[in-house]
Amino acid sequence: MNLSSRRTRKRKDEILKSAMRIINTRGYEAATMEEIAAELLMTKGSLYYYFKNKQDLMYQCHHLVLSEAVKELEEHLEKDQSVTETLKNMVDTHIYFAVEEKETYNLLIRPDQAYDKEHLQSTLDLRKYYASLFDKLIERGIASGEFSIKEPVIARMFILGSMNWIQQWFYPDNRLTREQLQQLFYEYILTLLRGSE
Amino acid sequence: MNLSSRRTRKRKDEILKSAMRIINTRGYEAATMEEIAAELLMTKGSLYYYFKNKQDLMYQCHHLVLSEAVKELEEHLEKDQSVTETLKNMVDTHIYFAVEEKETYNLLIRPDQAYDKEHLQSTLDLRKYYASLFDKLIERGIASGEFSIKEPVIARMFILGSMNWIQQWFYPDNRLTREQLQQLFYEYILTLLRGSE
Amino acid sequence: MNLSSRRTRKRKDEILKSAMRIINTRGYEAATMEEIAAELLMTKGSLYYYFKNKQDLMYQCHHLVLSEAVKELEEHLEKDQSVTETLKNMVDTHIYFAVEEKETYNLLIRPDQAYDKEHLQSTLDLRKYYASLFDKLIERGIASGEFSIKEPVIARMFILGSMNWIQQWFYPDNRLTREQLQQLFYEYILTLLRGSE
Amino acid sequence: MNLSSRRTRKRKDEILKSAMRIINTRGYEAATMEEIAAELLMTKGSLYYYFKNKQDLMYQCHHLVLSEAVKELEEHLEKDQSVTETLKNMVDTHIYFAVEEKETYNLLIRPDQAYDKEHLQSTLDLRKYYASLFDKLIERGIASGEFSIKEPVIARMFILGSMNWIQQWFYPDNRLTREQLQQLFYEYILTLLRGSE
DNA sequence: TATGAATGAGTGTTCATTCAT
DNA sequence: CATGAATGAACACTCATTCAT
Repeated sequence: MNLSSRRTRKRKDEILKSAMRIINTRGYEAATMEEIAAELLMTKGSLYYYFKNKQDLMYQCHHLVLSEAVKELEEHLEKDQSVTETLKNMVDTHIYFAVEEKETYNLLIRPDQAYDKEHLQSTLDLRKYYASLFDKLIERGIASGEFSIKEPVIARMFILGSMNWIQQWFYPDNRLTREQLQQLFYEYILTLLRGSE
Repeated sequence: MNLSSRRTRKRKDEILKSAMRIINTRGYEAATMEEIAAELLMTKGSLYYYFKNKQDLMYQCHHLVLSEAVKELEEHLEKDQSVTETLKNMVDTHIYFAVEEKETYNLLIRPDQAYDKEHLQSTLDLRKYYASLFDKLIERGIASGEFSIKEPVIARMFILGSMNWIQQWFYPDNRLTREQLQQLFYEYILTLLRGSE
Repeated sequence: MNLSSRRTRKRKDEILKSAMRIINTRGYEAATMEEIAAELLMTKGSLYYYFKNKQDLMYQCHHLVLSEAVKELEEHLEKDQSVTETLKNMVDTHIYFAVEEKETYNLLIRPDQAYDKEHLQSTLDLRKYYASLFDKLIERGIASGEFSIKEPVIARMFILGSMNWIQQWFYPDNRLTREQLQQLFYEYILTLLRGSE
Repeated sequence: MNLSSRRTRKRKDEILKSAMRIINTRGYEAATMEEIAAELLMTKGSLYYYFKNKQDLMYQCHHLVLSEAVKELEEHLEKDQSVTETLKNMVDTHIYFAVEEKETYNLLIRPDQAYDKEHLQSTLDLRKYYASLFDKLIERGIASGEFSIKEPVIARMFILGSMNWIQQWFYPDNRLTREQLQQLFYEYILTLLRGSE
C-alpha cells in the first residue's frame, strides 16, 4: 500500500469516527451528511469523495464496529481458558461495545430499511456470525457439563437481548460503573446457563 | 360527555389504530402523516383537527399501548395467585405486547428526540411505573423466599431487556410459536430469579 | 368530473403551459423545477402536488403537444381533400408546431435518457404513430399516381427531418414569415414526392 | 514548435478524441469531466491543464470535427468533377459525419447556452461557412442549368436539415446500410434540386 | 369537520472548478 | 505535468405544517 492510499485510508477512518459520534448522538436517520461533515470542518460534498453515498458511509460505520467486536470475541474463544472465564470476557466485550458504541454497534433497528440488498445481506451475515460465537461457547459449556440450558439458541437470544438493551437505560455513574454492570450481568448469565438444579 | 365529543373520541381512536399499524410496519420516523391518513381514506390536513402535530399523534399511540399493558400487569398483580403464576402472566403480557405491537410499544428508541419536554417526562414516568410493577413482583418473590437475586433492579433491567429485544428477531412460525416462546422465557427468568443455590 | 378535479385539471394545465415556456427557452435539462414554479409564483414543493416528479412533468408536456399535433393531422387526413391539399395542411401543421413549440414538440433528443421505461415506450409509440400519418398520405399519393418516390418510409424520414430542423435556424421576421416558409417547404416536398420524370 | 509543446498538442488531441467518444455516447450535458478523464486513465483535475474549462473542451471537440468536415467539403468542391458527382461526394461526407460523430458534429442544439460569446461567434461563423459550401454547389448547378430550385438558401436549409436529422433515427443494420442511405438521400436531393419539370 | 392546496425548511447528491504538493 | 482532495453552488425531492373555504 502506497503513501497516498494510506492517507486516504486514514481520512476515511477519521470520517467514520466522526460519523459514529454523530450516529451515537442523533441516531441513524437523524444523522445528516451536513452534520457529519461539519464536525470535521469539511463540506458535505467532500464526503462523497470518500463514500459513494450516505448508505455506504453508514454501512461502513456499522461494519467497522461489528468487525472489531467479532475479532475480540474470536480472541477470547481461542485463548486457553475455562468456559466461565471465556464467558466473562465475552460478556465484558459485548457490554463494552453496547455501551460505548451504542447505535453504531448493534441497535440499527431496521437494517432492511437502511440498506440495499447487498449491504443488508452482508450485515445480516456478520450478525449471524457474531451470534454464533456465543453459541459456540454455550455448546462448549454444555459439552463439559458446566451448563445446562433448554433450547440453547433461544437462550442465547435471551442473553444477547438483555445485553443489547443496556444501551437503552444505562448511563455510567458512581452508583453503577460499567465494570460493576459487566460483573453483575456475567453472574446473571452464569446462573441462567448453569440451570436451576 | 356529549354526542359530538364522543364522536371525536371515536375518530381519534380510529386514527390511533391506523397510525399504530403504520408505525409497526414502517417504523417511527418512516411513518408519514400522509400514509396514516391514506389508510383511513382521509387527507393529511384532517389529522391536524384531531392531533396538534405528528409528535402529539405519536405520543398518544405510544401512551395508549403502554397504558393498556400497564392495566393488564396491574390486574395480574392484584389477582390472588402464586408468585410464579403471576410471573408467568406478566411475562406473557409483556411478550405479547412486544411481539404484537412492536415499535409502538416500547422500542421507541429515542423518546428524547421524538418528544418535547412535557411528553417526554410523561413517557418516562409511565415507563418507570411499568417497570416498577415488575420490581414489585420480584420483591414479593424475595420476601417469600422463592427468589434469590442480587441487585433486583438491575436484574429487572436484564429481564425486561431480554424480552424487549424479542421484537428484533422473533417472527412466529411453526418452529417456534409465541406461546412456546413465552413459556421458554418464563422458565429462563424463573431460573434466573431463583438463583443458583 | 366534479368541480374540484376540474380545478386541479386546470391548474395542471397552467403548470404545463408554464413548463413548456421554460423548456422552449432553456431546454429540457436546463429547465429547473424552481424556475417553472417561479413563473407561476409558486414554490418548488407545490409542483410535486400535481406531478410525481420532474420526469413526469416533462413527459406530460411532451405528450400534450404531441397529442394535439396528432389530432390535427388526423383531421387533415379525414377531410375529403386532394392529396396535395392534405399535404399542404399537414406540412403547415408540422411546421407550426415545430416553430411554436420547439423543444417541447419533437426535439427531445434523448428520450431514452430523460424517461424511464414506461414513459419511453409510450413516447416512442406516439412518435411512431405520428410518423405513420405521413406514411398514410404518401401511400395515398402513390396509389393515385400523383406521387412517385423510392423507399417511401425513408423519404418520409427525409421530409420530417427537414421540417424538424427548422427550429434550429428559423426565427420569423419580415424577410421570411412562417407562412412563406410553410409554402416553400410544401413545394419542395411536393417536388420530391412527385419524382423527377 | 518545440518538443514539449508538440507533446502537449498530442495529449490534447487524445483528450479530444476521448471526449468525443463520451459526448457521442452520453450527450453534451451528460458527459462529465470525470468520465472523460477516466477513459484516459487520468484524473479530472489534469484536464484543466490542457483546457480552460469544460466549455473550452467541448468547443474544441465541436470545432475539430466541424473543421475536418469543412476540409473534406472544400476538397470535393475543388476537384474537377460534375456538379452531380460533387453533390454525391458532399452528401456522402455530411452523412458520414452526421452518423459517425453524431452529437459532436452538428447537433449541439443550444450553442448559445453552452458557449460564451466568443466561442459562440466562432462556432456560428464556422457553421455559416460550412453551409455556404453547399450554397456554392447549388449555385454552380443553377448556373449550369442542371438545378432549378426556388429560394436556394432555404432549400439548402431543407436539405441540410434532412441530413442532420439522420442521427435521430438511423442505426445502420443490414436492412439499410450507411452506403444505401447515402445513395438514397443523394437521389432525393437531386430530384429536389432538379425541380419538377 | 374535512380537504385541497400551498409552503418552506431540510436532505442527499452531482459536478465543474480550484489548488497545494 | 499530474493528482488528490476539497469546495460550493445547484438541483430534485420529501414532508410536516398551515389555512382558506
